[in-house]
This record gives sequence, C-alpha cells and structure tokens, in this order.
Amino acid sequence: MTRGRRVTITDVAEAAGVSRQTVTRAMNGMAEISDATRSRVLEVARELRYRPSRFGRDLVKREQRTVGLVVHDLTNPYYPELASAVVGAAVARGWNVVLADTVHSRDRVADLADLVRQVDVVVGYVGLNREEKAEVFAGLPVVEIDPGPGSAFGAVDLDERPAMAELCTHLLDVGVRRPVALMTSAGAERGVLFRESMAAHGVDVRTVVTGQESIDAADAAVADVVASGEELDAILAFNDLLACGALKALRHARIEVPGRVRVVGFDGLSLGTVVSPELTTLAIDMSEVADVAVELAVAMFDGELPYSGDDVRRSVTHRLVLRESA
Amino acid sequence: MTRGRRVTITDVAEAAGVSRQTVTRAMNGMAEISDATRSRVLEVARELRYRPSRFGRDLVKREQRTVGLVVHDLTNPYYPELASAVVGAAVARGWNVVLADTVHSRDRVADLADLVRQVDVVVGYVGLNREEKAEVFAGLPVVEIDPGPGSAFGAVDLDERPAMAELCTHLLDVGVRRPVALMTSAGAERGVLFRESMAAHGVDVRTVVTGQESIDAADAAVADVVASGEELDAILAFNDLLACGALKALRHARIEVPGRVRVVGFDGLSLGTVVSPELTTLAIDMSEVADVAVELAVAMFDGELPYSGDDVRRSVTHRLVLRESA
DNA sequence: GTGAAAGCGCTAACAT
DNA sequence: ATGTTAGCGCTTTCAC
Repeated sequence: MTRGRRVTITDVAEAAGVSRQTVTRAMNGMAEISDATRSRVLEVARELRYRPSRFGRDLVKREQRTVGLVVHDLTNPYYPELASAVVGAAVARGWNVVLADTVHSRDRVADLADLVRQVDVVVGYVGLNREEKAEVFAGLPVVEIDPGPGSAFGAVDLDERPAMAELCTHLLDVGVRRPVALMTSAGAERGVLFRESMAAHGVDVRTVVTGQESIDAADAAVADVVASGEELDAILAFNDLLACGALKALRHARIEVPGRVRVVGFDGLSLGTVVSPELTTLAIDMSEVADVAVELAVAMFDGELPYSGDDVRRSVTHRLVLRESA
Repeated sequence: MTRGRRVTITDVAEAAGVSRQTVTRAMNGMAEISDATRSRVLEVARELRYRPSRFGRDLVKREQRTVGLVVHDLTNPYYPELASAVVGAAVARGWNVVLADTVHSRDRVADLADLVRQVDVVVGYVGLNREEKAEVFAGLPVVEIDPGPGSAFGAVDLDERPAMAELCTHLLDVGVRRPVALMTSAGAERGVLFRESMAAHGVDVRTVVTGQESIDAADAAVADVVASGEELDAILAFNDLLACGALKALRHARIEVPGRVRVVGFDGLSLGTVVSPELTTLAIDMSEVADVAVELAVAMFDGELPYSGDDVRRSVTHRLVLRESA
C-alpha cells in the first residue's frame, strides 16, 4: 500500500512483454492491435494499477485547454451563478475549468501566481491592484468581469444605465418620493447612479451604508432607519443579498412590501425568487456574461485578439425584472 | 496575431543567445544567474510572448495535484456551499480543484471520462450506475458523498438519524400531530426515516411528493395541500430548497409560520437565513464533509488507504439547528 | 499487428 | 554564472 515510484507505461510494457507503443494502443482503444494482446495488456495494466500520466499525454497531444475562474467567495450566491454559467460556456468549447476563490487565500498574489501556472486563460473577479495584476498575469490572456475603467486586460463591463433609467421611471410612476440607496459603501457606483438619476427628476435619495456585503448588515442598517422614524417608500439595494436583508428588516417591523415600501435588488440572482415577496431587481444575464467572457478569452488565447485594449472590451446590459417587491 | 507554433524555451534561449537552462533560471527566479542575463532573458521572453508550458514543467516536477469535483448543478444552492468547502479543503493541502457539473453534460460517461484524464482524484456526487462508475473510474481514487449503501469507492456518508430523533422530540413537544413530509419522491430516505420516527411515537406522517427538486414545485405542492383543506401543523421538507417553497405557499395562504404550521428543512444552507422566518433545519457541516472527503481522497492517492472498503468510509452527522420556522 | 526511434517542453544534475 | 546531458511519460511517425 505504500506509494512507490509511479507505475509508467514502460512497467506495463515490460510486464506484458510488449512494447510501450502497444500499451498505448491498448489503453487508448486504437486500431492496430489484436484483440488478444489488447486484453492481455489491459489485464496487466489493471493488475499494476497503471494510470497513464496526463502530463506525458498532454505534452505530446497538446489539446488540453483550461480556464482559471477566479471568484471571491462561492458562499456569496452571486459567484455560484457565475461559476455555473462559466462552466457551461467552457465545456461547450471543450475547455476545463479550474476554480479558485480568493476568500480562502492568505496570499492572493502567490495563490494566483500558482493558478496562472495551471491554466491557459483567466476569467473572473481578480481583485488585485494594478501592479500586482501586471506582475501575476504577465503574458496571459485575462478577462475581468466588471473591472471598472482602465483595465489592462480583456473585460466584460456591466452596463446598469438603461435598466436604472427604467427603474427610476417605474418608481416615480408608482409615487415613490423618499427612496433610500442601501449600499455597501458610500461611493458605490450603483448608488451614485441611482442618486443622479433620481435627482434628475427632482427626487432626493438618501444613502445608507452597510459596510459589509451581508444580509445581516443590511437587515441591521434598515432596522436602524426604520427605528429612526424617518420616512421612506423605496429601497434600492446594492445587490440582491442586501435587498433580502432589507426584506427581513421590513418584515420584522411589519412594514408591507411593496405596499408601504418598495424594495429593489441588483443582479437578478435566483435568490430573489426564493424570498417572499419575490424581488424586483436589476438583473444581469449570467450566461451572457460568461459566454462573452469565455469567448473573449478563447479568442485571445487563439491569437485572434490582442490581450488588452478596446478590442477586448465587451458590455452586457442589465435589465429591469419586475417581480413582487416593487 | 495569427497563432503559429507555440513559443518554447528553446526559442527564447536562441533569441537571447543563452542555453535553455539559463532561460529556466531566469523564468523561475533561480539563484545561479547574473542580474544582467536574467533581465535580458526576461526581456526577450516578454517580446516573444513566451509562456512556459505547464505540461513540460509538470512532467518533470511532478508535484501538481488536482481533485476533480463533480456536482450536479451549481444553480442548486447546495452544491456551491459544498464546492466552496472543497476548494477550501483542497487549497489547504496544496491541491487544485477542477470543477465539473453534470447538468451541462449531454453524455455523462464521456464527459466524466474526460475529467478523469485531467485529475488525480475525484470527489463529489458522481451519479452514474454501478457499471458506468466501474468503467469510468477504474484505478482512480474516488470519494463519493452520500452514495448510499454498497459504494465501490471511498465514501462520506451523511447520518441523519440523531438529528431526526431530536427533531421528532421537538416537534412532538410543541404539539405537532399532523405532520407532512414534503419529498421529491415517495421513496426518499429522509421521508421514510421521518415517517418511521414519528410512527414510533404514534403519529402519522402524510407524504407529499413534489416530483421536482425546486422551490416552485414545493410551493405548488403545498398550495395544493392547503387548498384541499386538509389539516397540517408541520412540514418536514426534503431539503432547504423545498422548505423555502413551502414557506412561500404558506405565506400566500396567510398561514402563520411557525404559529400554525412549523416548517423544517434539510441541509443547513445559508439560504435558510435569507428567508423569513429563518428556517429550522437538519444541518450538515459542509466544511467537515469537504475536509473528510478531500482527506480521504488524498490518503487514497498517497497509497495510505485502499480505494474501497470500510477503511475509506466515513460518516458525518447532521444536527438540528433551531431557528424561527419551527 | 508490432516495435524502434524520435521528440513534445521542461528542469535536475552535473559539468565547466 | 553558464552550458551540457539526461530524462520525466507519453504518442507519433515510420519501419517491419
């Protein structure tokens, strides 16, 4: 049972009294071999617990392609939906996916450098600063998702503007006048955009900051607002997660949704259909994001596109999904 | 921009006028090289867009280890929590994770056979029949999660009994007399166990079958029961997903939870804390499951354990987590 | 149908 | 500090 030297094709060849090529033929179900020797070789291989080394094989075959998917935390429901879509897009193109999250990482730069050595392209939420990225990803096709302006790599940008405009119209139509933006940080782009859009219609948005991106933080923050007695008739949350937190707080305060307060999330996760009332949300189509990202990465890898610049930026547009909560 | 022959270490060596070994030294930040040549080589490498082949490297270094994680559908929140935990357990041991789901797969046997060629061990929910498994995984360390009796591989069994006993005591204590088991299929083990446990206390359990493992199916099934006017005071769902569906149906029917009907889920997903009321559930510790599974797989790979038999079966125990819904 | 030779791209070990 | 040699485990010619 102790692990010795790895069993190689040569061991099998010797044990079976044939050449290594014959073993290859047997293992890979190739044609030019008699049934007799094939089964004999297979038998020996099994006895020896022989498993072909993927490294030797891939080195010569060179058709093995894998994308490294980097997400922050699979425990945040946004990332699994992305991961699922990326796996789908990748397998459709015959690529493998190796998964890395940054939440389990003590040293992001080192761990990503490790990942980089195992994959042909990287896709996802990389989350390093400019210099670190340049160092870690030198020479590798990378497609960042929603990286903000000035990415030095490929990028899939998420465009919230049209949906945001639509949302504001809807909110104003139904009489919203005291909306709150529930954001993880004061500077969050989504919050700023909401504020500006509503301001254009003469409506003030108060921003409430949760600090953390968690349901509990959102729950607590909204509970505070409610307790303060301040009027509000709508909440636009940073994402669906925070929106769910808002829902919880309002439910505890016995405030009707959407009757008295409308709640809107961001992302369009399936999570939004789990809760009650179901979440109205500014949704992104994850399969589109994944498909565009993988497509871009593959094209970069194939040398059909450069590794940076406008040619490798794409945009995917949010859309307003009206469900029950607003 | 068209992709030619791959740039190899030899190309860089020639272009820089040094030996391949020197290129290796430069690329890998090794010691025995002057700063001058190092930077010259690096410069040439960058110009040529040289990236070392991981296959050549891994073939000689032989320290690259990866676990194949097989899940059914990342869109089902159970699997991401598992995936997150497995990634954590794997990186802690210096292993990579390649992710495969079976929902995107047209031909499970073929796709898993592909996966098998890229990994050193397989962990997860494999979902093939006996013969297919034997064929696909011949000679590979495999750890199945919750495979049921008679697995031919390593296994992490999930033991629901203690928590189930505790749950029944609790339910009876609070006066439950007309419980319903909300299951995906009539034969589901969890349902059977619940029925038996309650029967031991003289309480009948009615089983309601959803067919599908989805919130909507559960919602519809429970709505039916409610509409039928039949009395019920508790629902034990097959998992947290179905429990959320039950919650939705009850909310629409304006039936108080836990006031009039208690609802209990299974798995202990974080999903259960998103909904309101928060879900009471028979929870499994995913990090424990993942850790045990990866540990087992690694030990099998290292030749410290056999590939099947009682030595490679472990058990992880559910526990009752009382939250708001029961 | 089978084997011998050559080589995939890289690094370890041993020169110099 | 740099180069040479050998070889990782496999498959692809190309003989026979």
